[in-house]
Amino acid sequence: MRNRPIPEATVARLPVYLQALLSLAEDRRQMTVSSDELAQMAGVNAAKVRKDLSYLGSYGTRGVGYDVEYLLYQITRELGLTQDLPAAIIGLGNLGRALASFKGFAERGFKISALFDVDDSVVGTNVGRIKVRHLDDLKDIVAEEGVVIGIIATPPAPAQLVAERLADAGIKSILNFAPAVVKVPPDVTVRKVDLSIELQILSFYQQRNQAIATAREASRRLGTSDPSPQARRPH
Amino acid sequence: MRNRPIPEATVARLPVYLQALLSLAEDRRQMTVSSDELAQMAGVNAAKVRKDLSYLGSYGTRGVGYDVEYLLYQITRELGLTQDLPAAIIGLGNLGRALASFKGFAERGFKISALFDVDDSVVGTNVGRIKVRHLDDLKDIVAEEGVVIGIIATPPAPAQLVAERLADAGIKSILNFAPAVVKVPPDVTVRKVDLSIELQILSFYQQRNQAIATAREASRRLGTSDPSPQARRPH
DNA sequence: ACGCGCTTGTGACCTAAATCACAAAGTCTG
DNA sequence: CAGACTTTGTGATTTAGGTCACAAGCGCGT
Ligand SMILES: NC(=O)c1ccc[n+]([C@@H]2O[C@H](COP(=O)([O-])OP(=O)(O)OC[C@H]3O[C@@H](n4cnc5c(N)ncnc54)[C@H](O)[C@@H]3O)[C@@H](O)[C@H]2O)c1
Ligand SMILES: NC(=O)c1ccc[n+]([C@@H]2O[C@H](COP(=O)([O-])OP(=O)(O)OC[C@H]3O[C@@H](n4cnc5c(N)ncnc54)[C@H](O)[C@@H]3O)[C@@H](O)[C@H]2O)c1
Repeated sequence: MRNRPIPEATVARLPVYLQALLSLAEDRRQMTVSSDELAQMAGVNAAKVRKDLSYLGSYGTRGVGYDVEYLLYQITRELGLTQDLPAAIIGLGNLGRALASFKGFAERGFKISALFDVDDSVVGTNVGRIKVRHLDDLKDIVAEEGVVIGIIATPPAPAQLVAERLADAGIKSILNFAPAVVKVPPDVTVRKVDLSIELQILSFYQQRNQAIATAREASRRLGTSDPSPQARRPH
Repeated sequence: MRNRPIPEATVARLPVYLQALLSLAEDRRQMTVSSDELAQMAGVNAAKVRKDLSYLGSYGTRGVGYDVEYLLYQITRELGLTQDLPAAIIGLGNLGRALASFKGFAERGFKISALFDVDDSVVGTNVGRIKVRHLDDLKDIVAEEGVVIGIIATPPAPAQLVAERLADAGIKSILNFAPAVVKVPPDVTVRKVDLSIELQILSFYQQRNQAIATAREASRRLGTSDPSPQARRPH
């Protein structure tokens, strides 16, 4: 099973297990954890946990479970979080500032090492400990600080340009908060986080469930049964 | 094809098409759009666009494409965005404030109608136009304002409690920014947005690609060819 | 040493989604 | 109005992922 490529879906869940393991490691009561417990904590099912972990290797002990510390280390290593990765934020508006002053990244393997904007009233000011630099200095400072992750928090319009600058500066990993699709060279990975999209998805299920409830209510009054048999839940 | 339940994956893409269509509708040059153009803009392939749209109905014209305005309306309707949905934010720290003062929600179908916190130095203050209320008043104010979406922006520890309060107040849709898995009754939908997880996923691919590049480099120097044949790209 | 209960690791199976590929239906041109 | 050209809509096929179910492995008690 080992050395098979790790499925994308599994990669996306490893951080969730990591989080769970961290909280177990904190209160030192539990040296070991079963796939079942971990599944509970991560909100998935136990078979999935076991299969996911089996891609990393046979780190469990039958009849016992997984050693918390050891598994923690293995996942950390697999995710490449053994040392803090330097990240840069581009665009220091509402969101960029919130991200920049967020203390939680450090304990999860990241370090905000540089900030960039183009607005003269922002460039040169400090946000937290770090001075905001002009976007034109991106390439130099990325090289200087060894930045490997770029976080786009500009308005949507300049997002494409910013992504290109990042790619040009040698950055291969981009997290994009702007509601815009950005195109990058094939060796660059972009992940998009769009809060409005998340809300719109919620809206869809909200409306659908409401429609189902309404239909059921109506049919109840009419004395018929089961108005729409496709009443499945999301997720 | 109509009246088949819309696949989850399709629902997640509809907002992306919506965004693309909005930008087309703005510059009024194009009355119509082909699946190919839309695919380009949304960053997916054309067949997927057509299949996705076909779940909504046959709104296209062969040889021509889709009418921008009409499609815009149909997607808006399908997502339940015909009127602004009232949302509440719980937890007005860095992130909560950024969200509360974000102007972009209105134009995407949402309205921040209430704010909640428990910290005495925050409760009673105004953020933007809205006064921050105490979490204990949640149920009343949710009923009063007709809030249907809850946005959790508290630290992870109280997230579960907040989710329960939201569910108790009758809210069926929750967007959770806290890095914690929350359990809710089966009729409530939760979506989680975890920035650290996104960064950790990027970290994984970053490291993997780097490892591949290093291996290739090593083998190049040694004069051998193709060190690891499983050099597939993420996504 | 041995059997019992617990838990992993994984093949087999099932479901959802992505992709392919092409007939059907339209536009446009001369 | 025929024929070339576009583009949709959708069955068929492939791929990825989720779930099931159980043999194999381990610890512990006796
Ligand atoms: N604030 C939120 O809560 C929120 C919520 C959802 C989505 N977003 C998205 O996140 C992004 C940022 O939101 P915001 O509220 O912080 O916006 P904002 O307008 O407050 O800040 C944008 C910042 O980007 C800077 N900027 C503009 N062009 C730039 C460029 N070419 N290079 C570098 N910097 C540039 C501006 O000077 C400004 O400081 C937007 O795309 C927005 O749609 C924000
Ligand atoms: N700030 C960021 O950029 C960022 C990035 C990633 C993740 N997050 C996550 O988002 C959440 C919020 O982050 P933040 O930086 O705004 O934190 P913060 O500490 O600045 O703010 C948290 C707010 O929640 C309030 N609060 C605490 N307990 C509460 C309760 N029981 N009910 C209501 N309100 C309560 C606090 O009074 C405070 O105002 C955290 O879980 C954090 O991990 C934030």
